[in-house]
Amino acid sequence: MYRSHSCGELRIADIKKEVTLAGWVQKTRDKGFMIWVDLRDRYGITQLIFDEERTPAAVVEKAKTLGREFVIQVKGEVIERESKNKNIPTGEIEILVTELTILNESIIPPFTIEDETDGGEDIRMKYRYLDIRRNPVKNSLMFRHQVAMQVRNYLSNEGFVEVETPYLIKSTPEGARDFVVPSRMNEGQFYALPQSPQTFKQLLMVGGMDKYFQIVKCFRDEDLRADRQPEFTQIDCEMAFVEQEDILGIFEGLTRHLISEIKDQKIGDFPRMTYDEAMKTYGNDKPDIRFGMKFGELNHVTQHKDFKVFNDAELVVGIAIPDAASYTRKEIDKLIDWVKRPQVGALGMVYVKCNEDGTYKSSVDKFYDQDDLAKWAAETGAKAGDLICVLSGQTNKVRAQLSALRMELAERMGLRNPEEFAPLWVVDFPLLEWDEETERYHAMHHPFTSPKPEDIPLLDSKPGDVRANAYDLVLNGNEIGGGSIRIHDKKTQALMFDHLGFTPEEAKEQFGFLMDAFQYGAPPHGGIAFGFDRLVAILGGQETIRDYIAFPKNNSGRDVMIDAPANIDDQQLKELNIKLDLQ
RNA sequence: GGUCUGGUAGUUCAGUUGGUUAGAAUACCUGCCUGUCACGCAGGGGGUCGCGGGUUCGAGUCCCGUCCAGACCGCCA
Repeated sequence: MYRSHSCGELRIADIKKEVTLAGWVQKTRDKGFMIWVDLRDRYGITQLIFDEERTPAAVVEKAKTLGREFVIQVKGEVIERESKNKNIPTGEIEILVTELTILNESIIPPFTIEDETDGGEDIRMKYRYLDIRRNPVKNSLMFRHQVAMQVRNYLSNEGFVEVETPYLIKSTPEGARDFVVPSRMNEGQFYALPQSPQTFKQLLMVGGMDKYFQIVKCFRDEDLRADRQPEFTQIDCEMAFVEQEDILGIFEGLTRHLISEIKDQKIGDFPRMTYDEAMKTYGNDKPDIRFGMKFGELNHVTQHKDFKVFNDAELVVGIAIPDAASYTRKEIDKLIDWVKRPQVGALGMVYVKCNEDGTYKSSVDKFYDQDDLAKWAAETGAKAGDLICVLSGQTNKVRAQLSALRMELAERMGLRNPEEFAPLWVVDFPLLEWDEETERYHAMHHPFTSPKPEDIPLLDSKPGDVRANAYDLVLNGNEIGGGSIRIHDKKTQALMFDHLGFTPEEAKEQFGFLMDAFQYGAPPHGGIAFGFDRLVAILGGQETIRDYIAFPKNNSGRDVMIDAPANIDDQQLKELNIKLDLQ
């Protein structure tokens, strides 16, 4: 037996017990006459004491050799401390050690294993196994486990069955880049890792599995972000014999369950907003509704004067920043510089100070009088003391720019409280999206999403106006889930592929298995997938998902600990019939 | 593919208009210390200033290139 207790459990009631503990040396404090050692494991820290009067001399000598992160086992008696530490649960007791075994030594760790470590991101990732010994990372992983357990409890209680789907599947051109895996037994051919189990879960519906879910890894070979990894985890779900309302109901319930169980907060019915409304009022399909600053469109109150910039613009739109009229010229200039950064890309910004006395002072007083500016204030909901920021230009771009400004200002003003949860359903997404690069429409969600029946006639005339039975769950400005009611008949699916520019042959080659399945009594079905890493991070109050992943990749998609990806040897390449052609 | 920020001791960072022997904190080592718990005190070791080139009497500092890291844009059905 390596240990009788963990390092987190002994209390004053355990005094006089003979115990065996094992763990890592967090720190030693050698006072000469006495040595204290903080012994750490997953459960906490217990103080050991080696005393020249009460501990055998040989044991004291051995204790003097202990270094940080040595793994040791000790036997001893639980005694009451003479001076107690109220900061830790075990702070009233300590172990008077009689036997000490060094189970393994440690070289000096490259950073301190403490909550406030001295190590930077880079070095912590390289020695992630040491990082995981630290409370913040350890707690994040345990938090993730809790969320996963609650997801499984809830869905299992609702009658969902977790079914595993394959990781070695077929590459398809739609969507993200695939990670591919060469097949040794099938010369020159490749598997692809799934971007999501989409087609398999639909086939499970054809298979009668009714309510399916899976907490599953997905893979996308695209550039990374703080909240994006090349391999990530989804809560993937699908249901048969359901309408959109059924799915929203179940997964609103799941989200409410998680916020209630994990964060102990009760949330009422989730508000809903159409995609069009979200774009119009927040410039974004994943609005953060924890705060206001809604968009006010100003075309009709700006385009009657000689201000050419606004008159030429497709959209003129503004937001009112609360209590910002007092910004100095310098502060406003910095704001203008911010929106002109290449990442945001605005050409300029017009502002209006709404003075406390009811007058207005704008950067375009030359063109607009007080009555004009009063109308702008009305449209943006600006009150005395607010600052109105106005951008103009091509609709999509301006919305994105003003949305970026809105989020940035909210961040600066501390309006994005991580302990406040504001979920929102965004519904009625467009079915298709025009792609400038390939000059064709592609599916906004995916090609299996069903169009709203009443919009099907528009497929030929105005494809961009066709709405889909598609919905996203947004939490605090993050898309945490997205789904749709699927197409379940071969004819509609063929029509969809046709509009996406697939020839019937291409459709058959890539998705023939699905179209075939639809001929054998496919039930109406739909589903949703939640980004699990992101959901956990948001519930945990963090922006970055990396601390909730045990072994994450860095910005360039590398695992710096194992140093992957890496070259493979010539023999492996030969077996796979692969010749490299590097520059 | 692009924009921005950074790279100096094991680690986190400072380093002024280019100018003496590149500093601090922490970690590490040695000694001391009769209740420590961010222990304290005294002393000590530790540097390819990411890499390559250039300007200069002289470069951590300026210029060019390059690599690495991070954030963002594009991308992510």
